[in-house]
Amino acid sequence: MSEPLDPEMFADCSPVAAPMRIGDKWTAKIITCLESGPRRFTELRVPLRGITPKVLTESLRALERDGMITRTVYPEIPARVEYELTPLGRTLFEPMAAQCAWTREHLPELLAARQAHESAAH
Amino acid sequence: MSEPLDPEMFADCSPVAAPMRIGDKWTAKIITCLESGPRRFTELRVPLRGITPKVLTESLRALERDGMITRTVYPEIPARVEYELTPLGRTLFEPMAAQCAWTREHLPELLAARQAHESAAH
DNA sequence: CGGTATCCACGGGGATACTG
DNA sequence: CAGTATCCCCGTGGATACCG
Repeated sequence: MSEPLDPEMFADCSPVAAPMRIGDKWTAKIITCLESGPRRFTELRVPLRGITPKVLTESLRALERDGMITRTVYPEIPARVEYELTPLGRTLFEPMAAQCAWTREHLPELLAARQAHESAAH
Repeated sequence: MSEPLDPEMFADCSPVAAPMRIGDKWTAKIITCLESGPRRFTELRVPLRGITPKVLTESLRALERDGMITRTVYPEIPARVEYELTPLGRTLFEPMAAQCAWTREHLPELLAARQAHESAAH
């Protein structure tokens, strides 16, 4: 119960344990948008209200590098580009669902605690 | 499969769906440190290599505001302060475990994809 | 011991304009 | 259509020093 904390607890997980940018502002939303099938660049920009092309490109490239999505260019005119989740990318839905479940179940408690704290500080 | 994306998909979840700073640099580690029982400020600083007192204080205060931990001051000399997870705080272990499970299972694939990408870009 | 007070660096993200 | 190219803001987190 009260043994001292291991000083090396997090020694190895610094650079590698959080290599995915799932905690950033856009990635989880992008993954969600791709759940129902391949999507085009401009198509993604619609629900992703106000994301700039630069940021969307960066996010997609990062996901591609990590093997989460594929980028396919169809040689038409004008060119069509489609982004699609890989099987690996689809495994992200599990932890994402856990996050959503937590929020669904416990967000009211969190908000209540925040309210109570605000009142106490009056 | 290819119906247009709902433009309002994320309309309501912007400010409230990610109210927890679990994705930040330190919070998940702090929660982990508190799993085995209450801990003191200085005690937490040991495994949290290089966290500054300012940042640790900010993180703890945020968790306290959200009802995840309690802060108890014992009127001794010198004063002793203990941080402890609330029942609500303990519910965070579920989504955190899902994250860890994902990393354990899929990190090698991610790393391999990254390697392959690096080679391809030569 | 358990913080606070300042100051500062960095990088994610945004705004805007332009292009093959 | 699917991006690039610049420039810029701001918030997280770090460094350092000091305090009740």
